[in-house]
Amino acid sequence: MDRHRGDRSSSNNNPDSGSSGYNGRRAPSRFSDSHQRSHGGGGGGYRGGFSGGHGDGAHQQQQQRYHPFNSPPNRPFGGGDGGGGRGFGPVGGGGGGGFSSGGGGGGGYPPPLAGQKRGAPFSGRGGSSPDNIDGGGFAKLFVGSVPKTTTEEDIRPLFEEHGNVIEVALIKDKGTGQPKGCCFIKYATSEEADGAIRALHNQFTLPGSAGPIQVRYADGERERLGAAEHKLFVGSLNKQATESEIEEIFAPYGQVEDVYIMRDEMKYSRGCAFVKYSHRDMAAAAINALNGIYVMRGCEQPLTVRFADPKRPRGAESRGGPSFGGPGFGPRSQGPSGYRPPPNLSEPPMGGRVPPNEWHHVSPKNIGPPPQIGAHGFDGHSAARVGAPPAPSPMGGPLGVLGGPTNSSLPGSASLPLTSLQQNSESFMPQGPPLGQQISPSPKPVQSPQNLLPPLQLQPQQTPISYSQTQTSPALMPRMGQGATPTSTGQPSFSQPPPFYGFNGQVPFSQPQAQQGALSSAGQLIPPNVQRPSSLAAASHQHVPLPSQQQLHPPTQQSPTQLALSQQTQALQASFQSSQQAFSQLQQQLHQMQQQSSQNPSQQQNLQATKQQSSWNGIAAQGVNSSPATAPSTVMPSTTSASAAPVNSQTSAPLSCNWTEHTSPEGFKYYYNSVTGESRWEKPEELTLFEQNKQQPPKTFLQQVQSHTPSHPQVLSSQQVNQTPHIQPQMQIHNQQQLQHQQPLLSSSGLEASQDWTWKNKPVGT
DNA sequence: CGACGGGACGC
DNA sequence: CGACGGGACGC
Repeated sequence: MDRHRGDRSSSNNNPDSGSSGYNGRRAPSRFSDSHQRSHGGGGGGYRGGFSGGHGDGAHQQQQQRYHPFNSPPNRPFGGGDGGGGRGFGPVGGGGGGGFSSGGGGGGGYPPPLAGQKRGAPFSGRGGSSPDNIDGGGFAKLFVGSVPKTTTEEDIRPLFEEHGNVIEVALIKDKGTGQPKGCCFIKYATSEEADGAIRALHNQFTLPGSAGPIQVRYADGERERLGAAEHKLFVGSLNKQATESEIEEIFAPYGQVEDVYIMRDEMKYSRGCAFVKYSHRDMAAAAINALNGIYVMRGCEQPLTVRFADPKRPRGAESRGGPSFGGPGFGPRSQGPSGYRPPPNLSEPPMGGRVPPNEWHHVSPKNIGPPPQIGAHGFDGHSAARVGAPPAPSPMGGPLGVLGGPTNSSLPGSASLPLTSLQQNSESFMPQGPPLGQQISPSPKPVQSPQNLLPPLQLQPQQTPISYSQTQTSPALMPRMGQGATPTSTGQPSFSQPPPFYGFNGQVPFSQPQAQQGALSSAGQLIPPNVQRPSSLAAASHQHVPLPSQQQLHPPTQQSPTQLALSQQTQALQASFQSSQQAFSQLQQQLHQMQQQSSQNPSQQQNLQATKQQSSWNGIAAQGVNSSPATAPSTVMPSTTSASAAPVNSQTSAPLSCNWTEHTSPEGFKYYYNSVTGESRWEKPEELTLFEQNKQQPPKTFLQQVQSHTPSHPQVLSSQQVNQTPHIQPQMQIHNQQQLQHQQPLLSSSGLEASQDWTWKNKPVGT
């Protein structure tokens, strides 16, 4: 697991890590502002800052910055530069800020209150806050090296250039009333704060100061924001569950950055945990898909999944919003109907306080009307996303995908290959329960110690929702998950394994293709950082969630351009995720098949490894270096030998390649290595070879899968790029449908296999 | 029905 | 190199 890597890992300048992340980050060349700071700030600073403006023309940016100073304090922050300079280019330079909001926001936010100096706690900010809102609803920066003579009017304009400043607090000694030489600046979003840090830290010297201002998050702010942002509270966990197991459950919805199980003094699990994702959308998708639905093995209740309360509820933020205290929390039940748009959301612009609330609203399980998309521009997004997706039953059908994706996620997942299983099982074998039981117990325990935890699974009932109607069959997943002790929950329905699986190697092409299509497209578009292979790949097993609508249509608000970009990006991400999920399903199938063919445990593991790789690779495009943790070679007994070989060896023609081609928002192609995280503008040889290789006719299922992905990337990518987000969903749908229809097969025997699979999975990835 | 760790922003 | 003010939700 890669816990901790996310944000923090990103280095210094990028506070933004999580969110804006990708732009700047992996880009090969990111501009460095080193030169700017080079001058050694010292005295008088060249910046001369605002005072004289003499600065050197060389530093354009700087000049802009100090403009404000020159001008009277109030000068509405002009926006000046903002936009231009920093484009959101993925790469480039400015990248830094990320287009997500902040910077870009530049243009975006209305400078409503420019003149207003204090007072308004919330200035307008309207549009600027896309989804940030992080945690407390604002992001507080500490600013040091502020001369005692500095006034708010002096400092506010500087920060307003990077976002709406909600508040400027010059700190004075309580006793003496003397300025302490520092202040706090609040922005509504972490993106704005990130941009300000990047642009101002060590970059300006206020008049009368000996050195440049120091701009960083206030103590505890990072943690606070981080927590709020993408963190979920998960209750009703099996107390035996490990972090890995929990991660697997959540991985299908996005990159899981951290899993923290709450333990008592004795280190025993308290049955609840915190799961952090790299992006909020992922968290929202997980809520929709799992809350109240997914039942871990050995548990009687479904998981409770909701956005975590901010760690430090008190303090400032609590009041701002309904925060948790409100309605939402009721533990379980939640209003089903719940979805109501939070008050705040409704009013985009200023809303009452910050929109921090997103989470609360969220809680309700699947409720939510399908928000259609972007419609909500502003804050709505948050609410919309979360709540919206699910509408399960009603949605059914194709819509389900879009509208009710969430559901789909659960059962919906079935749409993929799994579906077929279900169908089989249902139609053919009504026996449900028995099998389930059988399955789990026998094989697995043996296999790995890991087993301590049973695989989690969905229970059918729980998911009453609906997935059923749509094509997807609910049962599938559960079955798989079920491993041992199926009975308890007892849903007979799916428990049974499909009578026959038949897969012997042949898999309909269609599936692979379809999926791949999705994958490939996704892969390209998706931003590099979106995910890491490891966790995701590993995770997919149990239920494969489809991407939720939410993801598809993120409502983030920003300047038009940004908006478009962001939407695309999100859409892409979503598609990517979905594709991954789909992929995982395929893998599962494969797995089953393989197992059937050979019921060798050892092989299975290999298989898993293979799968994971493949899946991951698939996304990326088959990785060369794939490091098959486990030996891939043996893989696929029945399937075809062929596949196996390729997987491992990449000697001449790599079957897999970790490099994938992507298109930056600007339209430039770049290459990203999913394994190493490396990105480059030039096309890596491995990829070239890989592509050549793929040209070959597909022999086995695996091969097909693998091959496809890479094969038509360009086409897809271009389409996606051009197309609007909306389109994407459709595409996905089609794919899914195809899959479902076409795939009748699958192996029934697979049940066992699947279980094994479940058990085993985790470790491999690692 | 359970609510917050470890490591951690830079010079 | 400085670290939290002022004013303030809405049941």
